[in-house]
Amino acid sequence: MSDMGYESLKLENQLCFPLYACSREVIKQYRPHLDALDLTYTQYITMMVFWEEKKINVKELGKKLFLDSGTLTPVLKSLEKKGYVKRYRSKEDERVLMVEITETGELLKEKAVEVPAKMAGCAGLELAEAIELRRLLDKVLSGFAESE
Amino acid sequence: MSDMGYESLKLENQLCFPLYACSREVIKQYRPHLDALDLTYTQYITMMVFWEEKKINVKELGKKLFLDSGTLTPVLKSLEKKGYVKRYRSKEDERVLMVEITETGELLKEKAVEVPAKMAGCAGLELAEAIELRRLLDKVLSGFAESE
DNA sequence: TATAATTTAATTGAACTCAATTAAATTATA
DNA sequence: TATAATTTAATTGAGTTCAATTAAATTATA
Repeated sequence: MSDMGYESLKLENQLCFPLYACSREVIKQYRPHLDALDLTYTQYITMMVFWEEKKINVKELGKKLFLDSGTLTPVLKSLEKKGYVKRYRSKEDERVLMVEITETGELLKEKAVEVPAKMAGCAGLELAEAIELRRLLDKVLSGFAESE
Repeated sequence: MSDMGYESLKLENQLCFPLYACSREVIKQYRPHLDALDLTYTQYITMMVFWEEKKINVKELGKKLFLDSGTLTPVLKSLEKKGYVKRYRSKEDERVLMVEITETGELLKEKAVEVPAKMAGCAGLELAEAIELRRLLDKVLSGFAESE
């Protein structure tokens, strides 16, 4: 009983730690599949946005990915260098940087579509569990989205 | 229907992405509390191990935190510089680096114990949901632990 | 016992993450 | 309209994160 005051400091009692560890371990599983596309995980989720949206500015992209320009600027420059996106300032508002997928970027989608299939089941959860995990994560994230 | 083949590439259908975003957002919530202790999140979870174990080598520490020496070496050097741990080679096996908490490191525990209390509820989940989330994350992590 | 294989940390290099600052453009206000 | 405040990305610097390599120590094998 004398040590009860520190129970809350035990790794096994944390919620954030398994979240953090889990996130990194799952991303590691992506690597061999993404290497084939010459994409890092961050570049991959960025391309996912472009495969859905075609065109978006840095601020909106940041909201979707929970990333700021400090992270996105080098990622977008790298994707531009690979020829997957174009970057240009908005005519209406020069502060805004528009980013648009290229034809090459669209073509990459054909190869990328195999990645989710290859990753399926890597989490080792039943479908119902995966859905519940997704729901819980969305609930946590929506709480943060509110306080912005 | 023509676009169904790409459903799996939509951000909203991913499991890894919310895991990754959630992990970073929760860690961000820690920052103001950890700033008061002059610890980063990585340094904090590392200290958590020492508050439980007192002494551990780099390899065992890495297993607990899912981190390798490339990450841990600079973290441990930084914690040593702050005076929270001591590093020394094992007498039995010179390859093994032992790391041990100092008296100063033990004292930090008194301040750190307030952190979990301050973070409680930040996830915005019911207790039962938090427990279920924890269970699901552990299940995913245990799947990875097997394949090592 | 010599040599080979393995183990352990450290190092290196590329990329990410984020807080804080900067600079340019735009909008609001005096 | 001038000036102030705000917005948007880029930059900077510190700290991870990780794959790959290196070096030293230990263990296994010829």
